[in-house]
Amino acid sequence: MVKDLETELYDLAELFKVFGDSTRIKILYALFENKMCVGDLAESLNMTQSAISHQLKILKQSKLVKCDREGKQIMYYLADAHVKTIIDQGKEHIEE
Amino acid sequence: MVKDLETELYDLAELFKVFGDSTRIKILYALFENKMCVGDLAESLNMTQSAISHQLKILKQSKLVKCDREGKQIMYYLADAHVKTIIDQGKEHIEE
DNA sequence: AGAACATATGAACAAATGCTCATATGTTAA
DNA sequence: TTAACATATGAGCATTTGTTCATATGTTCT
Repeated sequence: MVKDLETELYDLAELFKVFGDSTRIKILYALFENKMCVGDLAESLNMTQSAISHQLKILKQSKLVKCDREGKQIMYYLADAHVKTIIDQGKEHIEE
Repeated sequence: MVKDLETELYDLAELFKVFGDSTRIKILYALFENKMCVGDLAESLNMTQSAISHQLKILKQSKLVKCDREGKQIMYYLADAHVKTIIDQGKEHIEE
C-alpha cells in the first residue's frame, strides 16, 4: 500500500498523538502484563469507566489494542509487539 | 535518576505528544538527511518562519533536536539516534 | 552606529482534546 | 421477561494546542 509522503507523515503524527496522553499510556502499560477488562482498568487507574472506555475506543481505532468479549466483560489486550517497542524506545530517550 | 512510575509514564506521554503533530514530524523528517536552518525549513514545509520557530522550540525542549549558530543562521539537527528509531517503529506499525 | 538579514517570542484566537454526566446497548441469570 | 451487571456513546464544557501577527533579539557587513 503506497502513500505519498505527506499522507504518511500525517498518519505517523496521528499515531504518536495516540501515545501522547497519560491515560492512554497508562492503559497500554497496564496491558503489558495481562489482558484486562474495562472495569478493572478503570479501578486500576482510578478513573471513571466512561473515561477509560472513551480512550479504549481511540486505542482500538489506532489498532494498538484489540478486544474479545468474555461473557459480560470485554477483555482488552495489546494488538502487537510494536506497541511495546515504541514505548520502550520512548523510555530510552527519556532515561538519558 | 529514579522516578516513580506515575511520573515516568507522564513524561513518556509528554514525549510522544511532541511526535504527535504533523508539523513537528515533518521537521524531524526533514532533518533525517541534513541539518537545516529555520528559514529553509519554513520554505521547505511551506510554512511561516514563526510557526516553524515555535515548533523548533518545543522540539529543542524535548531534546529531540539541537542547534548551533553558524553566522546569521541557526542550524538545527537531530539530537540522537532514538528520534529516527522511534519514527521508524511508528512507520512499521502503520504499514501493516 | 545603522541597515539588512535571521530567528525568537508573546498575545490572541480558533480548533482540537479529554473528562463528566446521563443514557443507551448488550449480556447473563433468575 | 425482568433485574443486574458491564461497556459504549453523545452532548457539553473546560483546557490545551498550533498558528498568525507584531515585534523583540541577535548577527553581519558597510
